[in-house]
Amino acid sequence: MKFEKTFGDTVKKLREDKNLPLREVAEALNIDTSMLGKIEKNSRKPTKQIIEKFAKLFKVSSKDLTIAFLSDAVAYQVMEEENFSSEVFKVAEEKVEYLKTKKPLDK
Amino acid sequence: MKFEKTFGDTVKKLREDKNLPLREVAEALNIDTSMLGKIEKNSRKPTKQIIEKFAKLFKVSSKDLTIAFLSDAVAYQVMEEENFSSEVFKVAEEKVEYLKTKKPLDK
DNA sequence: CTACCTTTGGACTGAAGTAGTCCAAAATGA
DNA sequence: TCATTTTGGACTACTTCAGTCCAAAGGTAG
Repeated sequence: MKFEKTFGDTVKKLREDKNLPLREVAEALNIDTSMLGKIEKNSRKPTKQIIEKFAKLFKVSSKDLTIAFLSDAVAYQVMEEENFSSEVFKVAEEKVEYLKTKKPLDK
Repeated sequence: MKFEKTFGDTVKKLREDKNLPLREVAEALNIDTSMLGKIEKNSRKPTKQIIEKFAKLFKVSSKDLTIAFLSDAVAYQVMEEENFSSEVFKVAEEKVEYLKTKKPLDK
C-alpha cells in the first residue's frame, strides 16, 4: 500500500483504482456517502472501526492504514506551529519510549 | 533547557528549581493557580501565549518549550493507538515536508 | 496542636470543536 | 438531455476542553 500525501488521498486512490463510486464504498462501510466524501477530502476523520473496514474492503494492511491516518493527524498538528517538526518528532519518540515502559501504572 | 518526561514535568522543574510556589508563578503568568497546577499535571494544556510567558519568566528558549509541548501532544496521540510510533513519525515527517512546500495554496 | 500556606483535584459552566445527516447544486459522462 | 456521482453548505447533537471556584489534603514552622 502506498502512502499518499494525506489519508484522504490514500483511501480515495484505493477506491478509484477499483473504479468504485463513493456510494458503493460508503454502503460497504455502512456510512453516509457524504461522510465518505468528506473523509476523502480530509474534512472528517474516520473512526478506528471505519479504518478497519476500509482495510478489509480494499485488502490492505490495517496497520498501514492506521499509520496513514495517524501520520496525517500528527503532521497537521505540528504543521500548525512553527518549523520544528524534526525536533518535535525526535523528542516525541523518546517520550513514547519512556511512556511505553511506564504505561501500566502511569501513576 | 532539559526535556523532562512530560511538558508538565518540564515546567514544574523550572518552577521548583527556583523554589517558587504555584501561586507566585501563576500570578506572573496571569493565570489561576489551579490552572497552573493542572498544567504541571498535564491535565490542561497551555496556550501558545502561556508558553511564551513561561519562556520569558524562566529565561528559556520559547522554541524549546514549544518543542516540549508539541512533542507531548504528539506522543500522547500516538500512544493511544498501537505501537507504530516510529513508522508514524517517519511518514509524518514526509507529509510535513510535502505540506510545507504546498502550504501557500494548499489547494 | 494550631495556624498558615501550598498543592491537589472534584465539580461545574460556557465555549469550541466535531461527527454525522440531509439536501441541493455542480460536475461528469453516456 | 438524463442519470449518476461528487461536492460542500447548513444544521443538530454530542463531546471535549479551558477556565474557575472551592474545599480537602499535605506540609511546615511555631
